[in-house]
Amino acid sequence: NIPAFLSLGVQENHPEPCRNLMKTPLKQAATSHSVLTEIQPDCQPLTTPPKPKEVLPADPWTPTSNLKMLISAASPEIRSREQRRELSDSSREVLQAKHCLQEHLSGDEYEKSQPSRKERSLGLLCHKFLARYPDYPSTAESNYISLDEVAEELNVERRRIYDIVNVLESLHMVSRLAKNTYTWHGRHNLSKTLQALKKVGEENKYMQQIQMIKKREYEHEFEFDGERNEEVARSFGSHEHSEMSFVELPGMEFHAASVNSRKHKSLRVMSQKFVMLFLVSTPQIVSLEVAAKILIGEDQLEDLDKSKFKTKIRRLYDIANVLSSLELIKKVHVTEERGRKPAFKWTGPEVLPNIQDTKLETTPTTCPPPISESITSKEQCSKNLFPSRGKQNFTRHPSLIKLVKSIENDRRKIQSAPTSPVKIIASTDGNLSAVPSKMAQAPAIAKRQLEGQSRKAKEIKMKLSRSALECNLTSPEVVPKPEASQNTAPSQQPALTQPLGACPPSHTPVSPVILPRAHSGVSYAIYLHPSQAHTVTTFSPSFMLQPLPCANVTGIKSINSKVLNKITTEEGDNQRATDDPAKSLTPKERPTIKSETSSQRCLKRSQALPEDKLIKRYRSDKESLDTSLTFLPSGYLIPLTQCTHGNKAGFTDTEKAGICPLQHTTYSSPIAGVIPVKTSELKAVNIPAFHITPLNIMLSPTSIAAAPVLSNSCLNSSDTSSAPNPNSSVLNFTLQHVGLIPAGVQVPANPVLQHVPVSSQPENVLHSSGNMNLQEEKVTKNILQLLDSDGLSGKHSAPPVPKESQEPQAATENFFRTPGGPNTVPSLSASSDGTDRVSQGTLYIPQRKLEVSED
DNA sequence: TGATCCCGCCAACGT
DNA sequence: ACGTTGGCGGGATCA
Repeated sequence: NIPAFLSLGVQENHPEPCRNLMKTPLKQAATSHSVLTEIQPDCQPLTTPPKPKEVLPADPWTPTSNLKMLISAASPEIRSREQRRELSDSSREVLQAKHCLQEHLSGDEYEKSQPSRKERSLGLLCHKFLARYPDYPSTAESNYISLDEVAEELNVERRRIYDIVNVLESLHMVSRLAKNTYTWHGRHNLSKTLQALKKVGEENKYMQQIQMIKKREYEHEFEFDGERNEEVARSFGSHEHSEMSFVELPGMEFHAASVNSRKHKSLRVMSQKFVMLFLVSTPQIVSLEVAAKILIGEDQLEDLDKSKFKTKIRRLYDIANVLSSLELIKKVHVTEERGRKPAFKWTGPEVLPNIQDTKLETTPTTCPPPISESITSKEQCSKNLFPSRGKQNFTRHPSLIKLVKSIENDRRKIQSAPTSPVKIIASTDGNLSAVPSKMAQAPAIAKRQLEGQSRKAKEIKMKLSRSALECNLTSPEVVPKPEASQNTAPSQQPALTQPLGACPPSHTPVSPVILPRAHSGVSYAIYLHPSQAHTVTTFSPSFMLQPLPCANVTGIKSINSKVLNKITTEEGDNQRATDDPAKSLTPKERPTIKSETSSQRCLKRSQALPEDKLIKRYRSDKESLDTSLTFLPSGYLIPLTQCTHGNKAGFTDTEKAGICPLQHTTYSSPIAGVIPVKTSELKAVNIPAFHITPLNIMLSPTSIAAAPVLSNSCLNSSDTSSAPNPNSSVLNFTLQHVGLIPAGVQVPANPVLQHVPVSSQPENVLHSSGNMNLQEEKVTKNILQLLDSDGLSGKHSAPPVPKESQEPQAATENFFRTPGGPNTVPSLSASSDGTDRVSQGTLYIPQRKLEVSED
């Protein structure tokens, strides 16, 4: 609402800082305390008169609002954490203010000559650092970052700046432009980066690794052990991913040899891996210990060199501090029998599959109107990649990109960068290509429109560059949906491709294809077979409902399957997100939200902040029911993200949240990604969510479920062409899904994951159907049933999902066929032949009670 | 104490 | 040879 004018005002306020970074006078004035001062003008003048400087151009907040925020932040109750989330843009300021206040409150003399260690912390430093740049820099401003300058202004040694910059680099929030100079990209690339990281994480089987580590832990604890550990370790090591290195976004790769040389172990890589862990694990909580082990383990599995471990932990703290400042994670503690372990919880945007990838944009023609019109988050991300520093007046047009490049080159030369800035290359890249900055000044809306218009050109560009990227990102395609999906008989589809026959043969990497349904407004997601084995992603992340049983979070220790994990998050103060859906969005984005229907909002909310909100909900439920072991059997709806339908307004959300706005209230069960649910039905619907991994399928955490286990052969067979026919289990599964059959059990095919994913993740519960016991019983039954039947699984859903009867089936089918890329091949080949999936022995690893608490 | 993690030495690189 | 990067781990702080 405030958008245009506010932002303008803001810009006016601090144009200087942003601009002439190279040699700004600010230095002195702003020096050491600049950040604090600015941030908390109201707090009290520790330092100098508050400066509006830090206000981000994009930041819609008015000084007043900031004040409010500060005040609220000051409240003792409100601790540092999620507030930021909602106040995304201003979060930093709030945080700082908070810190400030807290400090003040706690210690009278907050200002000591020698700042306490805390005050010198990397986290605070990072806040200061971030405060200097807008989350979403406009192309018009100069986004240079001079390390020297920053170091000076922030009053720290440059070494520290490197620490920050390195992790920011890992997220592509900055990129090295030249020696001593970086370019600030802000969060424009964030969602894309996260998607990429998630994908890589999946490819690396981090989830399994996590499980393995936990399992090992567990075994050790009980002396179970012995060989099994070794075995596990071995299998683990066997498929060792050859040391993955820095994940680059197309167009932003490192070119510096020096950088490359250290690429593998750098803080950057570590940071990326760390992030990946969050993205692939279900409760998105990762303990330092596990993270360290995995990061170390990648090379050497078994020798837990103590010092090495220690060093790793140290580094992880460094990274975590920065990520925390970015509000991507927050510190929590997981408590288990063993004790409290430091861990971090992902609080960043949910990373959905890149449903609307470049391809979509590239093929506007094929897409229905709505689709073509939508602006994907990616697009947004790509904007501003081409910041015109210094030359802000230069109007960029796609056709002028080259010119820009040359300019960039010149600039580089001038800078005498050791390495060439890659940025330009990025411009070439479709995804990252910048949009003409011409609109930078225009009102947001106008801007969007313009962008939309210019999209075509961009798309073309992207297309060209696309091939290069191909390997990294999955690009889902949107295809006009062929009416009701004629479910191809369960028989079997020849190739895994085009399950529904409706889909055009796509060569796209396997990703869900969204078929917009004009009539019903319901969309279907279909997985296409990836033509490129290499592209890897077997399924779209969006469908990955990660369910990993709680095991993910902490070690899986208790053997008693009955024990459900209990995750408690102390977030008494975080409710805001829950209260106001809009809060989770950037102020900037709020206006957009308005247009949404309330129901949409709900959905969005759940989607966007599933964890916190749900947790909260969970808690309340818990309280009211007084059920400590609540196990809400309901699944959560997973919106079929189809940004395409949405109106432009919705995009913004995406941008920040990294989530596709679900426009159109189309939600589908993650299961097959095919069950269409209308928003209106939402409340009544309880769709079980699953998580599909190449190795297994799990139900959503919330649901007690039985995940159908696909034989590995099925899923991972390197043989892409042969798709196993759905078997009876499929049917079973379908039935369950439809609600005919009660909750199911998961029969793990994966050795590593041999446990029933009983998930207790409260967070995902949208609706709690009161009766747990019933559910449990059912589950049990199912389990038994499944076990003896065939490893099939069912899933449960409390209230049957209203949907067309046939669809489920089709969906199911697709679902099964889907995962098939060679790359998908599970590392654990032991059970790959699928014959023994059930027989393999299902080890139920009950989760131990787990408590997650904030500090 | 154990959890954090600041600090800055010094090696690897680039120029 | 000198400046930039940034791995690394001692040991100070914090809780």
